[in-house]
Amino acid sequence: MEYMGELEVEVFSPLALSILELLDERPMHPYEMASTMRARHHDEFIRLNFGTLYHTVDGLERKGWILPIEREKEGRRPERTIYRLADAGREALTRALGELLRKPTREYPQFAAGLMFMHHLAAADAAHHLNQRAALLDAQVTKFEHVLAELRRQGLTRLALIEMEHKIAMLDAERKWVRKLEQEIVDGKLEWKVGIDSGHGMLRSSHGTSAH
Amino acid sequence: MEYMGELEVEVFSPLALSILELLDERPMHPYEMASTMRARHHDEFIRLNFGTLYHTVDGLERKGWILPIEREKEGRRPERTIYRLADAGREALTRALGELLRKPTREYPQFAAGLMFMHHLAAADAAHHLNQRAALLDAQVTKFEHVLAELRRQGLTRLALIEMEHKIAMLDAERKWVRKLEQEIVDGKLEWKVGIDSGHGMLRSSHGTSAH
DNA sequence: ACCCATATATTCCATATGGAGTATATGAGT
DNA sequence: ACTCATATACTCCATATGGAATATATGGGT
Repeated sequence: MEYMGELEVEVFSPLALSILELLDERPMHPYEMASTMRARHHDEFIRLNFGTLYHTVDGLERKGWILPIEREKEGRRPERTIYRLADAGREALTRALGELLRKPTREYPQFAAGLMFMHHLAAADAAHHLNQRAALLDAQVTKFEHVLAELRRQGLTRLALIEMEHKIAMLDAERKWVRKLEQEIVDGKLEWKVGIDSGHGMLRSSHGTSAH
Repeated sequence: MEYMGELEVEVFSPLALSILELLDERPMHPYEMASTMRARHHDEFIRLNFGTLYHTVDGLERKGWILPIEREKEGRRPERTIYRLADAGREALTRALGELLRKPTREYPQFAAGLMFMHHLAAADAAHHLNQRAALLDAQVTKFEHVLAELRRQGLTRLALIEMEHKIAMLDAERKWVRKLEQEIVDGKLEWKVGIDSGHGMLRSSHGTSAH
């Protein structure tokens, strides 16, 4: 069973979506896209760096979703290419947006990996780490709430900032879950053993009886 | 201001942590690590593929955290290298685990990108997408709850499966948030405009009056 | 007039990632 | 006995990603 043909897997990275969205507003060159994204705090939610940006722009051009309309050369500065959104790109944007909203994608949060192997630590150490995490999550929630309030004051509507509300809600949910787990450990309600054959040795505690 | 020197940035990928954890249990060759991770459903939480696995193992060996102890050659099958955990690796494992548990890392969930540009769609379309998302999240929660129940029945403790509880809690939190947002849109409580200068054109609705 | 920090605009390159490819062994079915 | 799917155990390569490097322009201070 051989693979052949060019079935263009129709994958949209969040960055590609962002590019299409910016060009829907007005024609731009890549550097301006980056500046605009930063000005709008969009780089908090979408991974942004120059290598990937220019590469993604090239890809979108090859698909015919965006078109170069101008190669400006002000003075002797580096030449810049201004792109505009093609009709096909506008359709792609709508489709991509629908998919991102509809389909939950598998994500791999780092914290899950920490939890998976938490049993390697002594219960008291684990509880201590979780306590610190909850505090840091608290600080993040506060920070985002301030940013959100400030942007609302500048006249942006809830709709324009809905991803911030989502971020805050998710951070808060994790914070609550972490606090609850910490409490269960401290209270000894979470039995500190793994069961069946997984007889891993427990790693030594970071504080306390390390001498032997 | 030049950069020089070799400041080994002490970065642990979740996969590296997983490798150290497996070797803490017993010596293994990389292929067996992959099989074991799959058998334990760890690949649901940690990105796993062969290219990265072998590459990461090499990196850990270069750091002196794991050591090759045997190069078996059964029959004429491909030679396999069995590794064991070094003392330095055991320490690295404890450190990495602590960091993962303590420090929230910046993640870039795809859904955030969808939300950021949701205002490009008609309110009714957006609500429809969110409704579908909530249903899919529901299905995922149910699936994970079944897997969790099955593994508990096999004798694994809560501690050994705590990452599943976390996953379920996070999916559930998102599901509730999505349902609430959907309701606000349907009820017209979420004002459908973005404010200030961001006058983006609204894309056409996927169903309904597309003729003009 | 000159210096330097910052902004503008992109290119380049080393490394990371994902997945297909290679090669042999095993076991189930006909 | 023979075939074929699957398991074992990597290796290779194309593409993606992140960030440094390059090169010029601008504006404020001395």
